Amino acid sequence: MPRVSRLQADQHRLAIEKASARLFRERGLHGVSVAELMAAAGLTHGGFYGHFASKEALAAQACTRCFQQSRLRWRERIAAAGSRAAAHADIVNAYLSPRSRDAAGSACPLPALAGDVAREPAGAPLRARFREGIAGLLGILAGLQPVADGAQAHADALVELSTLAGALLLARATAGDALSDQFLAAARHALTARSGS
Amino acid sequence: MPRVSRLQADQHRLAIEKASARLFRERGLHGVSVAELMAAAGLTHGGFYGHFASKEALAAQACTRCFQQSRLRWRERIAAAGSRAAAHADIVNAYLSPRSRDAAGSACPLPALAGDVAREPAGAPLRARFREGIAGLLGILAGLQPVADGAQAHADALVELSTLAGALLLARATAGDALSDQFLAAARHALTARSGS
DNA sequence: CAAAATAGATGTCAATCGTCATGATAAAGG
DNA sequence: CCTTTATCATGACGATTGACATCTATTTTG
Repeated sequence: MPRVSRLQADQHRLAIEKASARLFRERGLHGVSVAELMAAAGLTHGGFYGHFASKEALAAQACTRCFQQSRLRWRERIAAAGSRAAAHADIVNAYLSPRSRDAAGSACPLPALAGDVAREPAGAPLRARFREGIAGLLGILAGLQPVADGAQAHADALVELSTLAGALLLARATAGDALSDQFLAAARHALTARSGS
Repeated sequence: MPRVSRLQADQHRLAIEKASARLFRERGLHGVSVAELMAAAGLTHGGFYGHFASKEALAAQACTRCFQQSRLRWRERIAAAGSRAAAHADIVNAYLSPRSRDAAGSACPLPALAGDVAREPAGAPLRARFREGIAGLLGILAGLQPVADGAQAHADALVELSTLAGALLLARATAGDALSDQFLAAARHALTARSGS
């Protein structure tokens, strides 16, 4: 039956990207097959290579998509908040919420994919996309720091992002145990206390 | 040639555990096959199931082994250091060193395996082993905190471990870029500054 | 209306985990 | 000391699943 209209094909491509952005975060880059990806988009696995050059190319695309989504959400929270401190607290509390822990498929790609990205070979396009995504989040975080010194704000943002991603990652690894909520609460408290003062 | 001595069989089992502890951390739980594991131990893949019930069972065993190794190294540093503050700084600096980043196979299992563990199903034995390992490291870290309050020390340890694991993970994901060293340096500075005061 | 372009179904080859019969030899027993 | 037995590693095997290639049919486009 194939050969759908131009518009429909574009919708299909978008559906593949959205499905992969979710499934890659939920199950890891190697935890989901092309066939499953296509099935999640309502298609069969044959047409995949008409849309993307390879599974890795799709991963890179999905990665930028995830980071765009994260940046957008952070900016929305900043726009909605009254002050810099309030925006910062809002972002931290949302990032380290049980909801965020339990919905890996729609949360930050950092804790979900950093492990897989770290194992990618040096020149992989996915690594570059991931680096750009990190840099974007770092920029926003640095702007939320109370200090005036730009270099210090950048350093603080590096530490904060490490704590955010690390706490969420460990909370997921210990999900189902009391430790999980403790990781979230302790990191939330530490990060908001520092910013609030 | 088969049928080796009892002692030699035990040495084989140990070799499999050691090889897997390294390879799992380097390539992830699903990034290495049973055949590769056995080849790294100098054996063929057929005999694997005489030593372990499954690949997952070996993963759990290797996991506890990695954490034991980490605890041992931390305790050695504590014993060698003159003060609690010096021991703390020593551990942090070693954990967040470029050497630690580049040698995932012999470093802390947290940044290397947490992502894979987080995706394991709820009842998996690997999750329990991982949780126990985290609890062990948390106990040591809590003992290194300058505060007297036990509950506060525990909370501080939770945050510190999150920052340690997160920074090392992000440093690995951005390895080859300037950001990587920045993650290590910023986290090192932040954690040692807080303890030094 | 003809021809080119392409989306999707089907096929293929490699790699994976786990099983098994086999062979060889260390350990146990007479 | 010699026989018997139990056990450990081997390598081939099967079933499953993976990424990716080929083929076909339909929709464009000139």
